[in-house]
Amino acid sequence: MKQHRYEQIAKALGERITSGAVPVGDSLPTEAALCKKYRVSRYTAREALRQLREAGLITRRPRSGSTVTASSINSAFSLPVSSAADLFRYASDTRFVIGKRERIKAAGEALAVLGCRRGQEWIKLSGVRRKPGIATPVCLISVYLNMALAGLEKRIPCSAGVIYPLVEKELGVRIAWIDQKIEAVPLSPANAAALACKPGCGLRVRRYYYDATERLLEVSDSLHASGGFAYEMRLRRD
Amino acid sequence: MKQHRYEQIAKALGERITSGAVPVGDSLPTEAALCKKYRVSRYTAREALRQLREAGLITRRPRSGSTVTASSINSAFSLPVSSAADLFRYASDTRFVIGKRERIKAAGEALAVLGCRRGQEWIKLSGVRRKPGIATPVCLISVYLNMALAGLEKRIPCSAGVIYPLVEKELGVRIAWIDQKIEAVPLSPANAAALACKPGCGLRVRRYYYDATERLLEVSDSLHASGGFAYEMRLRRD
DNA sequence: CTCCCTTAATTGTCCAGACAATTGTACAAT
DNA sequence: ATTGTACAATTGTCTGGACAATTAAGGGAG
Repeated sequence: MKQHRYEQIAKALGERITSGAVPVGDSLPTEAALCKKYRVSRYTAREALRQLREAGLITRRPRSGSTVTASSINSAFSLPVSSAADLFRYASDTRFVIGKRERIKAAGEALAVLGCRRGQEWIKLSGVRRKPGIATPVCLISVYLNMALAGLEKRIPCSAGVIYPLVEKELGVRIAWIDQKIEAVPLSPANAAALACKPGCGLRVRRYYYDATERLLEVSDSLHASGGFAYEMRLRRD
Repeated sequence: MKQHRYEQIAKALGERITSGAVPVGDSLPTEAALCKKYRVSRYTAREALRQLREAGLITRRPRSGSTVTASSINSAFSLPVSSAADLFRYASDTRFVIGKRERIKAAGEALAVLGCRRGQEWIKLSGVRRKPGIATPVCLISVYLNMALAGLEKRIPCSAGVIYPLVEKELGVRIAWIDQKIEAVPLSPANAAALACKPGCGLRVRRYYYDATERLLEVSDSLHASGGFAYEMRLRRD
């Protein structure tokens, strides 16, 4: 069985990662360096790196090169999320009631959420999530959309369900993964008032939606009152 | 915001599939035909088709071309957790320093955590998780063990890593799934002092370990200071 | 009819090169 | 110390071409 050139290279690099020779956080050689080392064209080197990226071992960014992000590709437990309703369990029967639609330049709070370069333009939708028929909102929520989605923000109804399928449809791309970050934060009196609860603790859930090319397309930032809300999941062994 | 040529083509083809214009089982134009139709090089056409394949809409085979296999993109995500180190990412290099080992009868706080019958007997280990060389603890933690594990509690070293593999080994069973519950809670002054942080918010993570017969074998209840700690995960699409 | 073989259509792999887009870095300006 | 700017390194997109590998389809032999 002949192995293709790019597979050989991917295998060699992959082994250096899984063996720990190149630890998480370190960089692989640049495309140009790989071309030279293995005497191949850039196409072949890129194909090898693409395999590693699809395996989740590295991320790639212009000027930064290929950075190792994981040292293994096996999985013993998994959280199967079969539908939008599962992923956003609480959101499955709630509506995003949009209060404000604007274009912003990343700064201050938004900059902290997005983690992008200062001044980069984004679309921001903010409002609350509500359960139909219930007065107190489920959470405060801001959704940031990449400017590649310019125009979409006007076509989202003022009471929407889950947003990311709209993003996929708009660009004809596929969300390849979601990074999720959950944190406890103090509730400001203003936020507490908006959530109709006492000031104190809140649970902040931020989700980052990426396509296969590692492009960040959407970020959601939601704030729940503590007490009424817990984030639950079930991890199954494969 | 400019959309790339191959994205435009992928979107156009994708819409013909999702709209039903090209039903499942039918074929898309060949690469050569796409090159001609859209006036692009083969690289660009192939890149578009690659996107569709990665989205699971088509399969490709030499001589057969691109065959439509699904009319909508599947929306399943999963959280791959490759090891205890990944599941307890923060715990990967921390040690559970046990301060107290006792047998309890479910009541009060423990009853609320365990959700079992009042008075049921459990083993309770409590202490803190520490990063070696760092003074402030990572979290306060209590671990509850089912009485089926009686005796194990004395053999756990006073500074341990992850507990559930010990449980599996002791009983010769396999943890089949883990329920996880994350909540924001107020920090009592005592807890804040133990965590060496200001009173305010904390993040509580409770994990319930079940075997295949739905027997609850272990429960862990940990409390993190807000600020330094966020619970992060990456959900991948299958 | 069935099986094997040839043929050719189609995708897969690979090359060499070009320019665009992104962004880390260093340095200047405030 | 922060912000802006210019530069250059690196990946991203795209072209045009070549040959290899795979395989659907058709034709011939048994």
